[in-house]
Amino acid sequence: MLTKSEENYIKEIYALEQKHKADVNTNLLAEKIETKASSVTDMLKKLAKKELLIYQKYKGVKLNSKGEKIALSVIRKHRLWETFLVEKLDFSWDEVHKVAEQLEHIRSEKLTNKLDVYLNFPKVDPHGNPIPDVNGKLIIIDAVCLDQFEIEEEGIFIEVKDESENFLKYLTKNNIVIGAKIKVLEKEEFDNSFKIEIDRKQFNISENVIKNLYLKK
Amino acid sequence: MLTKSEENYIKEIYALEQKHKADVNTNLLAEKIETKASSVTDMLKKLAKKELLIYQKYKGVKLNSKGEKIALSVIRKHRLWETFLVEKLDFSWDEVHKVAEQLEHIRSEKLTNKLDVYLNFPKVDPHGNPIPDVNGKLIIIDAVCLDQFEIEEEGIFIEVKDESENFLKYLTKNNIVIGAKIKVLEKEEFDNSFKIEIDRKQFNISENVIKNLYLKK
DNA sequence: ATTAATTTTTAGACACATCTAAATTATAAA
DNA sequence: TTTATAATTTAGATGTGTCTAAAAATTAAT
Ligand SMILES: [Mn+2]
Ligand SMILES: [Mn+2]
Ligand SMILES: [Mn+2]
Ligand SMILES: [Mn+2]
Repeated sequence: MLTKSEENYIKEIYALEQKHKADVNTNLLAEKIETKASSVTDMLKKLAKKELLIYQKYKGVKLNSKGEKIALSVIRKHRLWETFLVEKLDFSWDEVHKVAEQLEHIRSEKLTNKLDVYLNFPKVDPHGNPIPDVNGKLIIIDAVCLDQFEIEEEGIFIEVKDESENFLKYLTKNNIVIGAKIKVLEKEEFDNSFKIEIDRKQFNISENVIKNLYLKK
Repeated sequence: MLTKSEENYIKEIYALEQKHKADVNTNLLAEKIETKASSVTDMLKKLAKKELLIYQKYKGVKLNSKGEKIALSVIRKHRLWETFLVEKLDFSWDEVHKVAEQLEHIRSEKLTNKLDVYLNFPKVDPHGNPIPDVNGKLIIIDAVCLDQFEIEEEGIFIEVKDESENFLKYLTKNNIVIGAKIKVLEKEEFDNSFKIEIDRKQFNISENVIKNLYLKK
């Protein structure tokens, strides 16, 4: 039986492993969890003792299959709840993440699976992130980061990585919503910003925005 | 910002006040919370310091209006979630209480109120207990405990107090479900058991069962 | 290959919620 | 009204998760 804190560490380690395709280091994890490096070290020792990850002093950390399974279970709950909030309770996509951070720790397999049925086995959440199924399997999203696009190339926006409220509100304001067709018009070398077109409107977006948008070519 | 533990104490104190119509004493509270009396004392001091209740050494405890408001908010969430689980996710009435004990601590007024809307402002939960509205107001259930019934008297079962899984399964097995018409046939003086009739079937129920059933005359 | 800078870990402390055992107060019995 | 019993509180300890400050290991720079 894991605590909420332990689940959050496991979930964050999983996310960082996916993002960096490498072992996770202490400082980065501390930043993400919003805690101090010393606290991270303590927790890693505990989780290593529980055999949920491989931890070697000064060498970073990596989930084992038991840890990965837990990560996927928490992510499954998080994304199912986000989907529920948007689809059934009429939340907007920028309001759901914080609430889901709480709901993801509710312990009831029956609840999770009944929610899945009720939502008709959704494959992705409101941010386009894949939802692990009851066995922890998730579909591969065939999406490419916008920073990989050439000038004049276009695609459909299907997944966003940053789920912070401010960022999602900014996207909404600029019609950058899931399903929108985005065309790259210009690239600025000096700051890596793009000029893009959506719905015949043209405007500039910064590198920070670009890196969080994933499109289907 | 209250902890889960603090919320549970507040909720339990409220329930005991309602049941006994008197100040709540330490040992009873300890039993209900499933902890030790010394832990209860510690917590009461803390909650008194936060000005959620009136506590005097050796004299018992009583919520003030701030504490009552919190109790009602937790109860509101608990009962809305139970209703959701039964109405939308197809849980049975004996499966929901434990899950609701977790869900009642989710912090989001928006979620609670949207859930209320989604369920169409239910007045009672699956056990017939009234659900406080957004202002903490709850309807008065016009129900009388079965132990107050005379021989040959009958009524409609509308509220159950004990929500333990085993008890509710026992009731279901014997067709004692919300809405059932129950008639008292005989009373046994020596053990306070009743012989009752439901759906033309007759059987005996113990005092323990009787005390938890509330009917509309 | 040393030295300097950065990262990570250890040591020691604290708040929270819990416990056991002992002391205190209230209540019931003689 | 004294004594015994029961209820309640206090004292001191533990486990969890966090922190700051200091020590140790790793990595980068000279
Ligand atoms: Mn999210
Ligand atoms: Mn999401
Ligand atoms: Mn309940
Ligand atoms: Mn209920």
